Amino acid sequence: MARPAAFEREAVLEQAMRLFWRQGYEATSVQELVDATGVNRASLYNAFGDKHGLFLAAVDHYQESVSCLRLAGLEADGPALAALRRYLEELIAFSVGDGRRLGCLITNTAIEMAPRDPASEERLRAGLARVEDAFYRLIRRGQQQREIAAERDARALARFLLGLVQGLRVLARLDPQEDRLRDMVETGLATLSDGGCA
Amino acid sequence: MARPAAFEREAVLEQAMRLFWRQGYEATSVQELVDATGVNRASLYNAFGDKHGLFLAAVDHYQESVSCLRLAGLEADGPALAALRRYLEELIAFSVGDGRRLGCLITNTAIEMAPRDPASEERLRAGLARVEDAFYRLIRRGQQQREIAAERDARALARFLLGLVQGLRVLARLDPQEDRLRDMVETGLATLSDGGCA
DNA sequence: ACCAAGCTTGAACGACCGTTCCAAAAATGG
DNA sequence: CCATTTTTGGAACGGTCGTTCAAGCTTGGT
Repeated sequence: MARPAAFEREAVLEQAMRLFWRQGYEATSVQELVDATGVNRASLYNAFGDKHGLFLAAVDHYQESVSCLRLAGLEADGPALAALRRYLEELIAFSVGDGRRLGCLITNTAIEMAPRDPASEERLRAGLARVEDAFYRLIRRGQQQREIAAERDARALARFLLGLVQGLRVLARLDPQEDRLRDMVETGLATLSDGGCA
Repeated sequence: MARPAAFEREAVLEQAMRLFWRQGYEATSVQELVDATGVNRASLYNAFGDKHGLFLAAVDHYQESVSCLRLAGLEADGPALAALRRYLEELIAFSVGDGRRLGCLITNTAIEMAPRDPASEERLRAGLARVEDAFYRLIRRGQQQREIAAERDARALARFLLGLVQGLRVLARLDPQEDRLRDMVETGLATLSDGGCA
């Protein structure tokens, strides 16, 4: 009965996500969003309410696409530790390659927005909980497969991995040097395979 | 020969630092800095050039006071691992207490500013290098004291600790729960004392 | 006491911020 | 092919941003 929108929501969110990812929320102006998406101001406001609404939608888009996609690799068949290593190697490759100096949108938003924006805070909490749970399931799998000592606290290990990955993201945004990131990851992996034997 | 300034540089930097620490660079307006420091606009511009100059000075102030103060504890006599544990426990206590949701100004700035501000980037690189080096010296000490296996790569362990602390800071800014942070720290400490024996 | 130097004050600047509004264009359902 | 509904383009809004300017005030040196 009426004219359909000339843009695709997904494509707009993809562009907005890239911009917020690279520059953060405050440093990204609506004008830049208009230019990057190619969508008119009024249309953006029509579809997302305001800048903050667009930002939240972009964060959701990130979690649904980028973040979940990465985590899906952890569920793959085969040895748990190998899956974890693949996951971390991918993170390093991304950090020094295509995603150079991007870090993680969740991490970046946790730092910039969470303490003063309840809406962001809630989403990020949920998002990081998903990551932690994915690690938790992986570790339990590793314990069943006898790769990881059964007496170790799987929840604690999952939180440890979550923290390590967040740290990796910070350093990758400041100064993405492959050898440094690899030192971190290798030490962390060693913790899982032979820690707790003393 | 001229009228002396009515404010003390250190006190101004302390207030500015607190503000930037809590809110970040972009979200902090010059007006807020004027109100918080009690110093007039023009005087601030006179002393620090512009907002960015004041920010850099505040970051320096942070590194000289807060950051270095914490690191000094690592140099204390006694077992290296105990010193490290004290350091991490202090971090946790701060994260859930006085410094609730503050995180670390270096971490926060690495995320918000580093990719688009070379001046910040350089300072942070130097600052984190100092932290890494402090960890490195500590680990070497631990190896000499036979607390840490001598064959382990001290540099890699230092980088691992640096990353873990950065991750701790991120999670502490989003959702400072003592048990989660402790899980991270304890797992990390276990890595040092008994890792690498497999 | 007087002068010169430099801090303080408060108002004012232009620019850009996020947001809104309105008229014109377009595409569907009847 | 018209009527209706929504998008679209672009101008314009008030507000706040970071910054600057000109004018007084306070000091130390002579």
